[in-house]
Amino acid sequence: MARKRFDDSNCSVARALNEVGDWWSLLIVLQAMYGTRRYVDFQQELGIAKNILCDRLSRLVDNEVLAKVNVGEHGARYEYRLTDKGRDLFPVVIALRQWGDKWNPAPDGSALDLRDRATGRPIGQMHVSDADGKPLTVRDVFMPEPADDAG
Amino acid sequence: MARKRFDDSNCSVARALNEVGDWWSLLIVLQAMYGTRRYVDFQQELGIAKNILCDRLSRLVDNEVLAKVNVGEHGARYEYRLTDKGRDLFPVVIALRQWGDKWNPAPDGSALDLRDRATGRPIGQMHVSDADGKPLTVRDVFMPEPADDAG
DNA sequence: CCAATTCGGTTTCGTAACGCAACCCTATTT
DNA sequence: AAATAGGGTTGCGTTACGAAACCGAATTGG
Repeated sequence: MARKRFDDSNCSVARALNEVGDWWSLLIVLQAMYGTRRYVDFQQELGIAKNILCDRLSRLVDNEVLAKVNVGEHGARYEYRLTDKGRDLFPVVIALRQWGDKWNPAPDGSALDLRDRATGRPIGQMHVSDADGKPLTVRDVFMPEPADDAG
Repeated sequence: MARKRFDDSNCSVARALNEVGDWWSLLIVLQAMYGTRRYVDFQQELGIAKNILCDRLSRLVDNEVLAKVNVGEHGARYEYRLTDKGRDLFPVVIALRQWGDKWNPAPDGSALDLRDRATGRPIGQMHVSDADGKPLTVRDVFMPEPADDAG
């Protein structure tokens, strides 16, 4: 059978994973956040097969995470740029990055070094928080009935 | 060739995706956060094939995201419980959930309703922030050289 | 202007993963 | 003792993934 899709799931995590839940999509988005815009640059920097890259870029464009814009002067030359929707994945990527740095630190010990452009100071640890900004753990929150979560 | 693995990538996002970057793993973690602990409950609530569930649970246990504990009184009966590492995925899951709710709202309009157990108030929107808690966008931060990011 | 290279893919083909259904053994319930 | 539930494993067909080859348009170099 086909891989299970979650388009119509009533769980937003499942719907989100449907768009960026495969091995490559989030890495492409991350790379785009680093400033990469060109097909060949994605391909070389990620080491991804060209057909897979094509497929993922198309899907990300279809899902409006990236926008494909023709920047050619004389003919066609393309750039893939983050949309607002794509930029909104920033917290997801950073949360994942911080988790990875904490629990699977790099062999060479290098961790996330991401700094505020204005102040030069490192960014803070991400956390789920209440309306006042007080950090909450999974045990502090009350999850409503998931009903039919991911079927 | 085998699916590309990212175990040894020097990018922590890639390493994180190596552990929870497939279609099901994060949904299993989410379900565990809802309180599900038993094999059969995961299977029914997620609608996942049993062999896939076995494989994912094993991998999550191997990666110490879940712990498999024998809770049988007379014989073997198992529970899969979140470890600290698994609970630390909370910000990732919530960030993904909020993104999904914002950009792919449920057909019935129901969005995330997750509340502080203590106050009953809904949780806040997640964001990347500086040391003082000031929200930062992807444009506000300075990304250091990714070097050899995800190869 | 012609040749070489780059860009942005598509095609081919072999392998790995996924999904379903069926089966199995051990506990527990009736 | 029989039936059912828990926790898997095995087969098998379909789909996705990955590498490399190929391709046409655009650019670069001479």
